Amino acid sequence: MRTERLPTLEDVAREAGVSRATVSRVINGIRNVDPQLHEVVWDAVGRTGYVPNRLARSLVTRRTGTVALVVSDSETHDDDPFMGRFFADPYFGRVVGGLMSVLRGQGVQLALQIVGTDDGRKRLVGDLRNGQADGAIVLSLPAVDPLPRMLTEGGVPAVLIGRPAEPVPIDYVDLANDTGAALAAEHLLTRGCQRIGMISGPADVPASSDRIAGFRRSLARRGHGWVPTETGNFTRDSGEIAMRDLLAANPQLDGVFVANDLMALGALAALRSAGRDVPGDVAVVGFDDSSAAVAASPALTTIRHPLEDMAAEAARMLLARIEEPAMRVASVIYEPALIERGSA
Amino acid sequence: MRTERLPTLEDVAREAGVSRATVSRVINGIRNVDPQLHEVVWDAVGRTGYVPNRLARSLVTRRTGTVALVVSDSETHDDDPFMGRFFADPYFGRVVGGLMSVLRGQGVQLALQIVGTDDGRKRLVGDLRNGQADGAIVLSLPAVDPLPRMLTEGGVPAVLIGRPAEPVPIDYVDLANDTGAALAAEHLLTRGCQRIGMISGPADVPASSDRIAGFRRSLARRGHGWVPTETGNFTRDSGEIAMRDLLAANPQLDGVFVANDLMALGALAALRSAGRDVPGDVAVVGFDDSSAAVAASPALTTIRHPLEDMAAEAARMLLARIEEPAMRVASVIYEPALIERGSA
DNA sequence: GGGGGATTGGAGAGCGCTTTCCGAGTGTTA
DNA sequence: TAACACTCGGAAAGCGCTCTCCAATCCCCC
Repeated sequence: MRTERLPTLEDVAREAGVSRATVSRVINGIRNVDPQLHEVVWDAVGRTGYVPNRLARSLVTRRTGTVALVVSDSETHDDDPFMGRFFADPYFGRVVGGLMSVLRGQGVQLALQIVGTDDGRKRLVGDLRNGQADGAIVLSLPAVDPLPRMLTEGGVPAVLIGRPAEPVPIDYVDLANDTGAALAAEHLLTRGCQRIGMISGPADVPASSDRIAGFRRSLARRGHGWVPTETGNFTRDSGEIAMRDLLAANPQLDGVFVANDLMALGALAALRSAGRDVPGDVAVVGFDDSSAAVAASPALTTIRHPLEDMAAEAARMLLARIEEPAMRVASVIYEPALIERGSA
Repeated sequence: MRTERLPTLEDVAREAGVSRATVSRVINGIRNVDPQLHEVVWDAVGRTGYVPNRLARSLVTRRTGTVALVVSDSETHDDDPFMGRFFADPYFGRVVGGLMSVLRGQGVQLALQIVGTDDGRKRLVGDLRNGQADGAIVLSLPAVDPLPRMLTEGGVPAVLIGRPAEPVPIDYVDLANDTGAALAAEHLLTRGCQRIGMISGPADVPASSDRIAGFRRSLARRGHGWVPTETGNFTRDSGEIAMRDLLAANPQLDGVFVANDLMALGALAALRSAGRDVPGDVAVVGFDDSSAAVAASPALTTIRHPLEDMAAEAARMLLARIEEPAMRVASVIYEPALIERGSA
């Protein structure tokens, strides 16, 4: 039962016949302790089954051994189904996996925090400043999010995954989204596509606008100054609708770049029901190389996003920043790669 | 910068001209405080920008407002790629989403803990007993895992997702895996399948053995006493291999139940390259109704697993148990449903 | 043999908060 | 007016730990 008192440092000290301070030193591996006492103390620890109380320790050391994974959302409704979608998406899991691969080895824990309101953000920053966690990895979803700035101003060590929408002196890792989109453009061109369209994500989120810009720029360089575009919201269904619209407006379309795999899945469905063969009639290139890409049929040609590596790097950067808060603000940009499968 | 001291209760008290105790009472909404003082105190809180320090509070209240999500794994290698797979799988995300849907409303945080070794488990239980978190939601992966028992013996409030492999007096939520598998059997039979096979998961994990048992039992009742079976490990590739083997040994196969969608994806690929039409030649039923099921082609007929609801219920159960540790041990079993799509 | 330096263990002051215990003030009744 | 019950705010004792001082011990060198 929870009720029985757990042994404390005091108990161990009594058992070992030394002072609390000595036990603390032994446990934390500080020298200046007679090897003989050392052994006596460890014996006592074993006998009492002592486990240090992290809370109490953190209170004085100002270190928790925890980093927060903050998902910053712009809450529409409180029971917004979006969050459910977000977690079910492999994106979230891949980030967690990447973070854990680094954190775990360092004995650092991950605490999940979701904030949807400005009030929530304020409380979060307050808690972090109070040493709730040593730092934060931030997944910022809204197009414009005050959180990154709040964090830096609060002096909270933090690393963003994905560049901030507005310039803020904060560490981040990101993907060269524009290069990735350019890769898609090159590929469609190389395949001989003449009428190329695009299904983009919301124009105000950085990852999305970078993909739009990269794709257009690359195409413009090869003489395609005009790219018919429909906008989706990164869900499967929005991709299906966008594809239908795009096709209606541009019946001769023979190639399309879809800004993520989930929407590409929808696009595939729309093309199928429009009787177009993929890649025969229309070539499709996705983005992310998510598990959906392999499951699709035809399997999606897509742009690989080394999300696990990026998250791992973010974790390393955060750990470094925690260690050395004055470090220069840094960013690491990853290069995407084209993965050729069946759809283009 | 992190260095500047944050306002403490003491500072607020000084600012308001009252004692620490009074401020504490006001903040925690305890009556017995003059409404006038009440206001004075909140003013002072606002002026100083005070945020209570959770750590310090937890130390004395023995409540953290945090629950741990424990993933208990049987570590093969330390840099086991399995964990990466696990997180990328929608399973993990769906659980997190379900938990958060309940926890978030209660202002409870989720701390992710991964343990792979017995030593890690011991440390974890010690930390939990010390009040690192108020309770734990446990995802137990290994076939036989000492953790559930350790948790109950340590008096740590905990709820398992998926029944324990060996009987332990611990709360859990689970899916009626056997019923789900029976549903799959019925469906294949109803379709008129005569030669039915199965691709199962590892026989020693409960979810898997329940599916095997449910499927066999249901089929046996309808005269199919023998079900050719291949075993996979829940990954796509293992499903592909298993399907190939199953087909080689049973060329006349016309129906197969695959114990999860991921393996079913592999099975589909194997069938395709063997030149079998799905569902024309061979009908395929998956399990989980994961996002992969929709992406597959043909889309998978599968067994729906209300994982989000289960996780949400687990969260509620845990919260209840934390509130009332002496409560009777409970379990909640969810009923699966057949989702008919293209593959069967 | 005595003084200086190095080494080691212990006492105790907090970290920021909650909460019990008391005393002081207020109102009510005889 | 005195006695009593009640309400409300403050002093202070911890929660379990770390770490700075400081005292005690030991060794070496002159």
